[in-house]
Amino acid sequence: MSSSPSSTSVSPVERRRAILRAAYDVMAQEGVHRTPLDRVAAEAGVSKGLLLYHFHSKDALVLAAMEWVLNATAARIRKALADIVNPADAISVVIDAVWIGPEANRDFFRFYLDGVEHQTRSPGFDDLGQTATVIINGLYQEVIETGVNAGVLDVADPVSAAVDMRALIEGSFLQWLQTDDWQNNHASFRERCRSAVLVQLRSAP
Amino acid sequence: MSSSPSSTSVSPVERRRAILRAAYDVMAQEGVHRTPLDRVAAEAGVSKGLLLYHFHSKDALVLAAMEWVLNATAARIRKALADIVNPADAISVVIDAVWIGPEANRDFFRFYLDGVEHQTRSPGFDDLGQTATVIINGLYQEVIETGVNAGVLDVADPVSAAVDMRALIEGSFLQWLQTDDWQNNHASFRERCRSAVLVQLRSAP
DNA sequence: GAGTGTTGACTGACCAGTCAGTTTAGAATG
DNA sequence: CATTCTAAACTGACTGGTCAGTCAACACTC
Repeated sequence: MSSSPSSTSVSPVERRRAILRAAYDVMAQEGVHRTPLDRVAAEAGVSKGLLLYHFHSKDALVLAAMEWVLNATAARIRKALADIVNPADAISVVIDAVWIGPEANRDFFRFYLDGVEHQTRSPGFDDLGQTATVIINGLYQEVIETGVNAGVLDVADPVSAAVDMRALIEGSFLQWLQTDDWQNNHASFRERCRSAVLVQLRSAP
Repeated sequence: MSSSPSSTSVSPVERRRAILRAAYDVMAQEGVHRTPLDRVAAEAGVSKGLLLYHFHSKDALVLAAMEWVLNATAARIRKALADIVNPADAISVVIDAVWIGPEANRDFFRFYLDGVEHQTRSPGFDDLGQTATVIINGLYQEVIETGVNAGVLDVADPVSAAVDMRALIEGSFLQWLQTDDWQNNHASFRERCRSAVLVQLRSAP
């Protein structure tokens, strides 16, 4: 939540990324509809005019931030998956990579929900839902297939199983978010989510 | 979405309910943050001043509408449960009662997500999350216990199982919402959700 | 005629987007 | 290697519209 020095000569692409980063940081915290562009500008250490110079509108900025954080998160999880030695651990590794920590999860998921809100109501966000599904369900499907090939999971249809897995994870986040003591509940929700997913995918005992 | 006649002398309690109804109708459709009070007033066929006479602020109106629709929905589902003859059907009946139809589900769930947004950011909405959990998880837990007693389900902890069941249902809604063709996808998401819930609760074959 | 309900005009704050102008990077020129 | 020149990056004051909340007045009751 701290501003960058905003000192000398950053490349446009760096600046764009810094703005997206600032937009995500502030909007995830305060809510997209509650965040004026001035607030994002202050966080990024630039003027509001520059925001609208790089992105045409607030909506365009929000959309770009959504896509950015979605891809960044997927990349982070894929990275965790790359290090797996035993394919039987795949599901559990993903669960740990997804349930990364209270603050980060809370930020991301609230922003994600704002994304759904926009997607179902604001023209221009039409493709976001499909993009998210391709990225998230695709990732989960891969992991499930890894587990099936390792003989540790048993699912009839990996596509449908990915939907189930995503439902369990996001549904768990949704309930966890509504918890007063979300900081301390994080671990227990993570573990309950892990076992539920493993039950769903018929994990071998 | 049509205005009431707004003609002669309705009781305050009726008027309050009419306002809540109008608030839900419009805000579920347009989004809480995108809905001016004038819009709700027009829908209810009254002046904006009256909204703020009966409810102190927009937030108070939103909160009241949330609680109202939450209780109304829970009551509707409980009613469906009351007619069950064979307790083995309990889960499936709840699924059908929950997945009532594309438009109604879309309205309710988008409004519900706006509720989560408010709950995690607006002071005064603190209790809403717990209220929702008491109502929803309580309902699911009852149904699960019914199924366990009927010998058709097998769960270790009904409380935890209710969380899993809710996660599957709400996670399914969340994905369904993001679908382009939500009107036609409703049935298939409902059926996938049904079987996932039954798998999760270890339904007898 | 006192209290509850209802209106609609009004206000003040807020905020997305505009724009005229300034700075910077670096290419072109001499 | 200085000195223009130019386009991109950047600023901040401004505007026009929106909208939550107020309030004085009016309208039903009982």
